Amino acid sequence: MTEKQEKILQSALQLFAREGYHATSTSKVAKAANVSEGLIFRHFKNKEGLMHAILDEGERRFKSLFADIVLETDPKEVIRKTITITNKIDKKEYDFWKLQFKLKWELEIDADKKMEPLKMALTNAFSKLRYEFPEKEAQLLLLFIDGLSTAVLKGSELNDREMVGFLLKKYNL
Amino acid sequence: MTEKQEKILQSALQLFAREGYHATSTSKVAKAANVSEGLIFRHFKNKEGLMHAILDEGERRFKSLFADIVLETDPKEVIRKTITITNKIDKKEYDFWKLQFKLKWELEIDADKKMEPLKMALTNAFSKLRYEFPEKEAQLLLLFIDGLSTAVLKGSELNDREMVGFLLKKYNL
DNA sequence: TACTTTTGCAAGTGACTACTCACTTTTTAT
DNA sequence: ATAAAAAGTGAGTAGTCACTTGCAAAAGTA
Repeated sequence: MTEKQEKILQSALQLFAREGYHATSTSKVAKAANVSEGLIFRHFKNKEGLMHAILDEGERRFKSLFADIVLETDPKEVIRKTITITNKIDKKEYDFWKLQFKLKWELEIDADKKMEPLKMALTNAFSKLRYEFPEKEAQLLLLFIDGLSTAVLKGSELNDREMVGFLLKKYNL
Repeated sequence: MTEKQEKILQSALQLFAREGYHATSTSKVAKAANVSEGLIFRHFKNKEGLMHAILDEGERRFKSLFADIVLETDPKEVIRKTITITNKIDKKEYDFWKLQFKLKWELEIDADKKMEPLKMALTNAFSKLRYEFPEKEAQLLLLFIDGLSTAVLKGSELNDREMVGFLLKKYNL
């Protein structure tokens, strides 16, 4: 991975996240990255390829974000870590996570699949804690996380830390 | 509102919802509506004006969807109607609602404001029912609704009716 | 050293973009 | 019936789109 290659990736990420995939032209990306437009196509074949390179990196980050939760054995900790997952998102990485959410609408990308391991871990945790409907509990919590993440990344005024604390209390954690 | 004007609006709605705003060209809309491209600009000034016409209609539909809840006096009914709000969305209107959600990402439109009256009604309801933190309860429920709507409109496999039923039980309704 | 591969650039390409304009047809009002 | 206004058309416009090509510089390899 050359220096310019990384610069393209970084510029594309920022522009795709802030303006959207279709609203960002390859020439804009080239200018922002300070490279010739042709270089984008040399390295990534086409615009879609550029996007996929970013998406693949996303896959990796999703997994590493979940890894800590999935490997946890204490069910209460699984739930606690899931609820507090938004706290782990660094402000410097907002563009990155925003893009993940944006893309699932703009390019109709299936986000459910990425959440599957987390859902399994949660179902298991609720099961261990003798909840009556563990799968539904897991689904419900995931829905909340999705809603909360959406709100945070959209720059909503809601106080996410407070909401996280509130939810922790609801689950007696 | 002439016949062709409505046809333009309808075609634009469908295309914007399915492909996205930026991915839909005015010529595509014209072809789908079976009118000359120039007519779009005669009636709606520009592409943005066309989008705004659709958005204004959205505003109205949002309000009428909430009206029933906001006017409700029984607090339990307020909560019940809020939870079951996704059931009120007709499959024939999916494109319309999908667009509302899509646009809040693609054009960074503030959706919180539209939800404000519903949030107030919910806060009031939880307050009457002597919940300790009525505002947070309202916010939490709205996050669920947002997450659930998102899942349904994205065509997720999750059984929304089951989730709604599950939630109703959680709130003893 | 000499050769090959990779990296990079500038100047293109045709197709498509939002939008305009001159014009005709239809509707409305008197 | 007639004039004015509104609705509708289709062929333009300049600019931008994703992408290609030919060639030079740099880096790797023997």
